[in-house]
Amino acid sequence: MRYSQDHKAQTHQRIIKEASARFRKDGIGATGLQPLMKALGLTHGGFYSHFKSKDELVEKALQEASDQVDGLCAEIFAQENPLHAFIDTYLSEWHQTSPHEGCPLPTISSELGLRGHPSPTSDAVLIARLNQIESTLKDNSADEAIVIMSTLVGALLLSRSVADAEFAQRILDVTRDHLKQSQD
Amino acid sequence: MRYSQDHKAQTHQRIIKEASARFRKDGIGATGLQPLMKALGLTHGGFYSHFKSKDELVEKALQEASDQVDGLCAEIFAQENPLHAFIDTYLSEWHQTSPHEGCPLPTISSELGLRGHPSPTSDAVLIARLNQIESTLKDNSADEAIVIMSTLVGALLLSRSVADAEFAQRILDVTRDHLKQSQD
DNA sequence: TGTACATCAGTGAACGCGCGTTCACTGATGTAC
DNA sequence: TGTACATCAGTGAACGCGCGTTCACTGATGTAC
Repeated sequence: MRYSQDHKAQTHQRIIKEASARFRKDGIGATGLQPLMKALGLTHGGFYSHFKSKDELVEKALQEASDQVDGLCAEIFAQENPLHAFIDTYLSEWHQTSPHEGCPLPTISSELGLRGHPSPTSDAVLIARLNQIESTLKDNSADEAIVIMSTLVGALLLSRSVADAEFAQRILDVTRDHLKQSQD
Repeated sequence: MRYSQDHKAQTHQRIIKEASARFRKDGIGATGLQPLMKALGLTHGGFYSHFKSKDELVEKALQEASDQVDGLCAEIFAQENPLHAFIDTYLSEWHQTSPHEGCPLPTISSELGLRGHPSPTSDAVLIARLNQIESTLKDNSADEAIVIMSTLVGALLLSRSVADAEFAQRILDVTRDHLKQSQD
């Protein structure tokens, strides 16, 4: 059945948004197209009138995640102490328990690169974040931005992977304190 | 056919070793038991006379990876400047391109915890490394060990995920320099 | 020591399942007359 | 304005494939006599 004017564009966007969340929560490989479409009240066959393959969706969903994070970061970096605000949010309980709406780097980095979906889009996500961090540093140190981002990504990844909840919290707390006080 | 004395124990160990390498290289979910057994010159049916499920193998393979890394670290931490040696090795070109024989944390952390295989074994891997780092620090700071480990894991993960090889190398170099000079 | 038997690591076909993808079809809408 | 037709987003069955797992079987070895 044919749908009204912009119905297709809306559905297209709904698929990308849902995929973007699921890829971040469960990983790309573990996310099936069938369950994804079903969750949107659609049948899986229709997928291919929107995308030519799962890989194309991965690319679009990665871009969507990047845009979402850009939106969140716009607010965060507008605050009084942008770097502290970013660190606090990145290592917050919200981010720890909400991979589906947070930074894609700790969740899907391991599926990118050599391991599967090499794409300049994923590099762009990282670079965007690095540039934002760099702009808050006194000496505009690109190197320091890389270290800060590595630490944030590592701490969140480890925190999410650990079975002991108290230990998980400690990783976040300790790293947050360190990063904030290592600023001169 | 029945095999000589310790044949089973040998095969058992071969399966664990191969799995340990493949889980680290490709991830747990992306590693099939059929290809794994075939690579060892065995048929997949025989798998279940060694393990009761893939999950059991995951646990054993994680332990094996942990033991392997313990062995490597024993040598590294015996060097003159143990922490510098550890940082150098962790962020080396060898480790970047050899996930299958390196630290399991950057490669399979994202499949542990909430996302699939919660297990105290994985916590143990992290804790072992933290204790070793802590023992090299002047004030035996457990907190600082957590930050260092987070930074190492994050940098290696990002370095491996990035499409641009020069950028990948830069992440390693910059992080290595920072960690080594941040020691007082 | 030589023979008969029990063991059980490994074989290979088969199970149901979910995956990504294809495809003939449907039917409400937009368009043309 | 009213009717006939073309469009095409979405349907749902089917494709081949690899997954984890099961199972009846094999046959060289270790054991018992």
